[in-house]
Amino acid sequence: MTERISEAELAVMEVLWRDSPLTALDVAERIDPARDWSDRTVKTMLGRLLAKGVLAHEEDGRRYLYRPLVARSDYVAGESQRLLDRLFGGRAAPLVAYLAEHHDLSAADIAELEALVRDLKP
Amino acid sequence: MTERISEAELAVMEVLWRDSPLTALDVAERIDPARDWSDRTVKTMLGRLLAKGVLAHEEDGRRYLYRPLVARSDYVAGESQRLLDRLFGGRAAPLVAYLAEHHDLSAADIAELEALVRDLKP
DNA sequence: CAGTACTGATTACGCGTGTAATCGAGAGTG
DNA sequence: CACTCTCGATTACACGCGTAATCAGTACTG
Repeated sequence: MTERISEAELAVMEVLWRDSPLTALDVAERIDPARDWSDRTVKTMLGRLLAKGVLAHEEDGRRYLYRPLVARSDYVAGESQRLLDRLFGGRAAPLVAYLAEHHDLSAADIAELEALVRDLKP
Repeated sequence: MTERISEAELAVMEVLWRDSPLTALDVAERIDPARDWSDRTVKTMLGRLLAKGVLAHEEDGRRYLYRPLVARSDYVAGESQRLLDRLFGGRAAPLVAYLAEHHDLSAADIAELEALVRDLKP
């Protein structure tokens, strides 16, 4: 049901996942400055996200306060699953193997993985 | 340098990664039937992939044979990295943790992970 | 009350994508 | 040689996205 969130829209969602509800201008102020967006652009994004049903807005005087309707974890789950399906036959283990091979994992990363695996084992 | 490969274009690349070089029609025949594409559509994809520099074609009489210029593993690496950057702060370990949490890994998966971790440890 | 300043809503516009159809040139057929 | 068949190349077209600008309504200011 929920439509896909585009790359640019994600920047807006990240702000609201971090802190909400916010007004349009508050969101605009917190957008990653590297994007160098006009307020207008942020408003467009908010409008589209509303249309997609992933944000809600409640009136606050003559402005709106926006809040996410989907949890970040749900979004992350969906996107991760898409990657798995597209590239790894839907299975997580090959992705992990791949990451292990291609990402120089730090000692801390490896320790974390080790703990994970230990917990996974019955 | 190499431009992004779109979702639909990926279907064509998958065919050529599996077996190449192939003619346009051979590719069309092997495209996932679920897509239900016309030959024309496949030709369009081949043209765009050529333009993007991810395919090469060599003449074979009056038709072309197409072959990939980028390895599947390179593509997988790029896409995986994109996901990591967008959603996991660029670090692999949190993604693995996430996968471990949300994907019921089979006993075989876990054994594989265990072996992986064992190899990772110095 | 007339003008100005904000705010959300509507519209714009070029580019990539998905999905083809059409055009043009060469190969084969009668 | 005239016609047809087959390829690749070119063109089409609607929709989503990135990036705004403009419009319209309400609140404040003098």
